Amino acid sequence: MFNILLVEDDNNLRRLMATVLKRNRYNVFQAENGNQAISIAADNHIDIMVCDIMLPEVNGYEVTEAVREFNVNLPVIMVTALETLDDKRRGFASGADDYMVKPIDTDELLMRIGALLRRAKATNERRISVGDIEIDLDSMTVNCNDQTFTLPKKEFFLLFKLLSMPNHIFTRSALMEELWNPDSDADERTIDVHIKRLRERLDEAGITEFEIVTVRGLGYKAIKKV
Amino acid sequence: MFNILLVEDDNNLRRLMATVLKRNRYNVFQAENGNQAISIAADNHIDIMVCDIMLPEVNGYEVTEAVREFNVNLPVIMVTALETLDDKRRGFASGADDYMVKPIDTDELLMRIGALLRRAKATNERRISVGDIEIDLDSMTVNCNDQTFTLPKKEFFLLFKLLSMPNHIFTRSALMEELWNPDSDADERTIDVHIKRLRERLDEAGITEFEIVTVRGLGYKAIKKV
DNA sequence: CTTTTATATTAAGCCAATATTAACAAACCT
DNA sequence: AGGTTTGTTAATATTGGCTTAATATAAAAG
Repeated sequence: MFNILLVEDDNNLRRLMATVLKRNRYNVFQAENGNQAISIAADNHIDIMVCDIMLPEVNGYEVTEAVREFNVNLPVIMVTALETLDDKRRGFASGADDYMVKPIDTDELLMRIGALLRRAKATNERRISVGDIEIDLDSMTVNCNDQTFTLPKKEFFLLFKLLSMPNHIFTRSALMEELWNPDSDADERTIDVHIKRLRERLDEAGITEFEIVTVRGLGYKAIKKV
Repeated sequence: MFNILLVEDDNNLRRLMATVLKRNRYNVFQAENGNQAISIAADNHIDIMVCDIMLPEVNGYEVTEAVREFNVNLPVIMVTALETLDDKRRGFASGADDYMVKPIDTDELLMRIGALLRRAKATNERRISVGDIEIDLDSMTVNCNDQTFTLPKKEFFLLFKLLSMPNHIFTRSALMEELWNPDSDADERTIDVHIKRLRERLDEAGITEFEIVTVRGLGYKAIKKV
């Protein structure tokens, strides 16, 4: 059960969103102004915040900053009216993870919340298990039954990333951005070689619980086997 | 797949934007001056234009006006280094839907494009479902019950396009314009072959929720079954 | 019923993306 | 230093998708 903090001064809209979220098994806290939001966030564990920018007194940016004081990585979705597009830059600057434009489409809201929660969960994970196999970030090892073996850094992180979101397609440039030094200008083909070696090792180790699949024209993904 | 026309004479900036957009699965046309932009817009279906104001020869306002000649409702985002009110007013007066000031933040660009596309009802759909079947643009997969399979790019986008407007007849040239590279001079008959293979695959997968129907003399359409 | 035109089908070639291999450089050990 | 492992690049091989062209079939026109 995830806790969502809804900050919105328009009562009708807030109630509508709350209803939809509750119906989808989320636990909803409602605040109609910034101060309320901050005190709720201080007293409760919040998993995600959906926050209007235009609020009386304390505005959305300030709420976000305040709430981040005691919950550094809290995923935040900013909500704004289309006319105030300029606001959005500030929204991102103050640490929003996503934004939505009014009028709010509730299906879209659900999707984005789902996506952020998944992402938050995936990036916090320090250990992934697939079947009998465990991939542990801290020790950089792959444990399979009673065997345990290590991988070279690049190969390990590549594997870890791919498995952090099974079935999700990672483009080469996305992998490059996330796993390589930002000022590295390594060729994207180097990924192919790492993938090849990774596959070889997984093969040698007799790991069949998952597989790294090429998606031609896009990149790679990890899929779990049956 | 949406077509974006980028008009920007600063090569570095334009390439940067193009890269970001492509990474987000947009189809990008690049023009480094107004005349180029106008001729591209004349020959291709464009969903949204991002246009610098300060261009050599033909400026951004004039480009916008010219392009509107044959694409009345084309959403346009104006880009400028100047932040004077006058420019803004002129930009909006000449039909810009949105406005951005350099330096460009790419996240913001993506955000604004998303917002405009949504508003333009070009529906930023990234997933279509028909009955139990889901067609997911991000993973380029067709998910049917518990099976999931991928299609080659062309076939996938063809299917996605057709299903984005069921019952709507797409001519070959319309499909060509929207799904093929602008400077591709592939024969229109190649579509027939892709359709044939697509039908084959749908058949193999046992998908009966919809069907691709030939409209003689015109093109193809997708229809949902009962 | 024949001719014309449009689409379906099939096979084959081409080309771009990826896989593979080898070579080399850099880091990391003893 | 000498040797080993890891990271990267470059060259080559292979795969698979895209396209074309040839032929077959079907629908419309005469």
